[in-house]
Amino acid sequence: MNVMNASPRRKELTRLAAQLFVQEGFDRTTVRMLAQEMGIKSGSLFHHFKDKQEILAAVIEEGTQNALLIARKALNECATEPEIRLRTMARAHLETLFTDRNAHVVALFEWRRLDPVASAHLSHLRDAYEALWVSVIDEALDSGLIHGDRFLVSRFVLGALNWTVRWYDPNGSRSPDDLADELVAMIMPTAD
Amino acid sequence: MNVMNASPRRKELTRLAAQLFVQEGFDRTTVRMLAQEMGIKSGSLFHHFKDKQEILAAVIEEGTQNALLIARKALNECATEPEIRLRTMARAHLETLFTDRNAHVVALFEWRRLDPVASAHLSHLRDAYEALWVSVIDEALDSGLIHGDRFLVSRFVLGALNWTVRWYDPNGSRSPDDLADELVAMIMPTAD
DNA sequence: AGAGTAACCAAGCAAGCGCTAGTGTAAATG
DNA sequence: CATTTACACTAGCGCTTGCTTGGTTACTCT
Repeated sequence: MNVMNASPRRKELTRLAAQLFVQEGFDRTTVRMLAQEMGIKSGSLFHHFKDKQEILAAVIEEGTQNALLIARKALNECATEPEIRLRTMARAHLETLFTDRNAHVVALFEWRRLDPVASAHLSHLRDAYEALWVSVIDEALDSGLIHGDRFLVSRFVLGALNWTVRWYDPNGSRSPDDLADELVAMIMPTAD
Repeated sequence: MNVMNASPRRKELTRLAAQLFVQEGFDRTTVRMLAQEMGIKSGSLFHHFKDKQEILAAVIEEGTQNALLIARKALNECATEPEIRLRTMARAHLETLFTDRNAHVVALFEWRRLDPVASAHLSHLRDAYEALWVSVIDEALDSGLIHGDRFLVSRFVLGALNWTVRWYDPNGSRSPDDLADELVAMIMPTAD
């Protein structure tokens, strides 16, 4: 097997695995289902990954890293007004959840399935992403745009955003950006 | 086996099952684990439930019904001001999530594991609970307490509340009621 | 041409899974 | 007293699971 490499084939397989994990959940996804989706036999899977666990870890790492990258890029490119930065973060978050990036969904909803070692190894990524949120929330708090406890606010906002996966219909009338704007408007006293 | 009855023994077993489902997730919880926790052998389980599925259905039914009951009772006993009613709903929701009522957590996080028949049979309970939320949100909107789309607001609020199970520490410094109040304050322009 | 390597397959093992069949037993019921 | 009912047990069946083994193919690089 390839020792923790990042071959293009493995990248592709990780993407397919993410899709299945979102559809069925990690536990219900068998190695045979994964293999079939990838067009290979189940045994061949273990040439690319040593474990089913390692597949999950790969998906989650990709998902979190991607979310982090997109958020950082979006923040770098946007204005400095706290309100705009808040909106930007919310939009970026929903973008990673809905636009063909199942990996972030897996990262959020299947994190508990990681074994302790992998979880410890990946937690710094998640922490970095959360820190980004807290900093944006802090700016909004300092400027008086919103009010409340910094940790509580960021967790409530993230919770509201993450839960959209459960009910949002991409074919509906509302766009992800729309959702993000509505959420930000909801927690801002001045908007309407 | 008992045909869909509600014997006290079955109630007790359902409570224990809920606890395990929260700890391990439905898929990872084996009938042998359930049996051991209940102090019986795995075969004896199927005297009370015809299926592993039926155990899940029983837990979810109990959880949703309980949440509905508690919310209705709380609303009946509280004042008519929209702000107070909102706070009451949020508190009731967190109460069912944290105070030894694992069933509601299972109802929220393992709903997808229900087979279509059971899901259809129980969905009216969930709808009734959601309707309760929408009505309270509507009152708050009509009175100008908050602003936004009724469905979006209720779903954002529920999302924020449900996600608390992922990070809330019951042994921490904040009480569930505390959380509820902070969330309501966050979405209200006038509060501080 | 020969060596090395990445990707795959066929076959199957050991363990664990949900669930069943048949039996025992003590308490409730006629 | 005879019968039913509720609850538990033992034993194991049939199947699926994650994963291994040993070997084959196709491609690249010297």
